[in-house]
Amino acid sequence: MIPVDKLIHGRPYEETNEGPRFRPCVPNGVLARLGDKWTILVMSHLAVASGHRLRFSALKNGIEGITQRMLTLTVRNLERDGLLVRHYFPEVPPRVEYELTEMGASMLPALEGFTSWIRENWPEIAKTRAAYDEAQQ
Amino acid sequence: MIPVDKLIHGRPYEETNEGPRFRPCVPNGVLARLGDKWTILVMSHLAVASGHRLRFSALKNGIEGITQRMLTLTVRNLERDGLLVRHYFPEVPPRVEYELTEMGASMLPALEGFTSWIRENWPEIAKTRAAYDEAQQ
DNA sequence: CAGTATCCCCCCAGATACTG
DNA sequence: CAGTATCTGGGGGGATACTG
Repeated sequence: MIPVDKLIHGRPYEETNEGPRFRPCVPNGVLARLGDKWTILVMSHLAVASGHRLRFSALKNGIEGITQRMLTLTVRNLERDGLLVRHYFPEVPPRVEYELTEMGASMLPALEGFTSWIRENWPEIAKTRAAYDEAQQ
Repeated sequence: MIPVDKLIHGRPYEETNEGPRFRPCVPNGVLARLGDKWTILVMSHLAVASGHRLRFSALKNGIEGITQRMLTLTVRNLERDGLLVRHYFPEVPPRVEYELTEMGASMLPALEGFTSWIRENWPEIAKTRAAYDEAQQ
């Protein structure tokens, strides 16, 4: 009998006297990665590129303000997670292309669902923020 | 004639000689907030609470490892964005309850869509990471 | 062209102490 | 009980210079 975590909305938790206690778990880490400064922009670019594929310079030129260093780190992390693959062509000068994997592409609908909620609700969020900040000072 | 941003997947961009250039925009900021260390855990707790409503101590006791300071900051930010409301009862000792707003509750399906994708794909992500790290050293 | 390699700064989160 | 106030360390991210 293998012990199985109890789940609420798919999230593991333990029972306590004062109710369920969630344990920090996977979704946070992945969401935090995707929510970082550049990852969504890289994914968006690849999402609309033909063949879900772009070279390094195209990403760099296409994303306003990103530095070479941060783009490198961002695509490395995405590659590490298996969301994209790196194609290296040993020419001179070298050429590198990044392409969404099947898993990377499978993430797009969920991402789109989330971002569309944000876009729909952004006006109200902005309004609420303004009112909140107004009330503070 | 009001100029309207061109959009790809709802995201504003500008045309350049080398293709579309996305501008950093709203979804990143909101996604970054939601993806931070504690926000999803707070939202999850309220999501399953009766009346989508819990008091400060219940959240604190229910979320393993969160400090008083970080819980305060997290609920403040959520309140500022209009995703929850703070109910203050001037008793002694004081009592404070946090409740999801209609907008806050409306976010749950999108969030669930995303986290379920993560849970489904987590095994492969973990496997890919392990293989990647293996290949590095 | 597509990266490393450094340096550095700022800010976030944790720890701790105090309060209405 | 539900917060603030303050200090501190570590890490993320920018700037810059160098390289196969």
